[in-house]
Amino acid sequence: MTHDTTEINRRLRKSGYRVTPQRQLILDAVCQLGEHVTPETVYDHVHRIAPTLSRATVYRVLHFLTDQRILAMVHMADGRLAYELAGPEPHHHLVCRTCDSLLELPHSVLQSFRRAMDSQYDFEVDVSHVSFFGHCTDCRDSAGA
Amino acid sequence: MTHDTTEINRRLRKSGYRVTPQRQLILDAVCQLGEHVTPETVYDHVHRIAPTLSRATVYRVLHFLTDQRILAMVHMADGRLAYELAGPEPHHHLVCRTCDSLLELPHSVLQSFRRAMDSQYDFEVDVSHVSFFGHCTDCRDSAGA
DNA sequence: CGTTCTGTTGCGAATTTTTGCAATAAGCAA
DNA sequence: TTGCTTATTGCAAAAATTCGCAACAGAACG
Repeated sequence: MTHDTTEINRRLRKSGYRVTPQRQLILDAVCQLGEHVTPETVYDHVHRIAPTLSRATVYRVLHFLTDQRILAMVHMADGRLAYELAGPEPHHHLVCRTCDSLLELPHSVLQSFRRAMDSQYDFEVDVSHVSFFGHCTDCRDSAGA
Repeated sequence: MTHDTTEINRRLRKSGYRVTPQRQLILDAVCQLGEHVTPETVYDHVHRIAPTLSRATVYRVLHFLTDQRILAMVHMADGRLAYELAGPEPHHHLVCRTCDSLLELPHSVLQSFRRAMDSQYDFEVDVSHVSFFGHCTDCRDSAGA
């Protein structure tokens, strides 16, 4: 239910990369841990299973899997990074700068924008995940004028 | 030419914050240093002028000025943060994940999107700066199918 | 002026993230 | 299976970022 490791592995190998137990462990962890997983959370999780797996590897693999479009980077309000599985049905976030809440946006809302960027700037916007910052219903009032 | 410190200072004081030499120094530095200024660059710059000004203060002031909408956070391709003056005429970036290049977008391209978020989700998207990640003309070819 | 109140800073320590390099182990072909 | 090639890991050190707390310094008021 989590994800199809087989397919991903094949894809990686085909590109000349290697499928290591560390990578599998880390990918599994991200999938299990949910939507906005921090490197530290991943480390805690996998380190329990594989005590020799280092922090450096967690960071490196997270970057790597993001480059491979298997994971998506999520910018949190405080500027820190989190990750999540870049599923076939991408979604996006509205991040409130005041209360740090996250609102999810359906994929469709960005489609027209994406097409526009493609045709006008010849830039392929990666919509596997985009975060917008701003203020939510509750906080825009208290922000004052 | 850089910016109107007077107006900003008045605004800060009005909100009950203080205008300290450190804050002025750091704000000036960001303005002078240009578009995508990293904390370290700011530190190098101000530390030359005020040797006791600490790194922690640089980070804190950068966060603070961002909260006050005086600066804007810029997400770089590698996930690191940079800052720039949140001018009256915002702009946005298309960041290439492959070559790290930056393409600037005029403010107008996001206006309709912003209105849509406002009416549909009652979320006020902060358009002082938004970064989109993806692949530029040159890199989308090499990325292959 | 002196006092008080509270926002800010500096310092050092803690945390988080990156990097260099030697050792390891996938993947592949024989 | 064996061995070769080189991508990947672990470790330890460096670099980047945050945090806690005591000292400092504006602002307001008497």
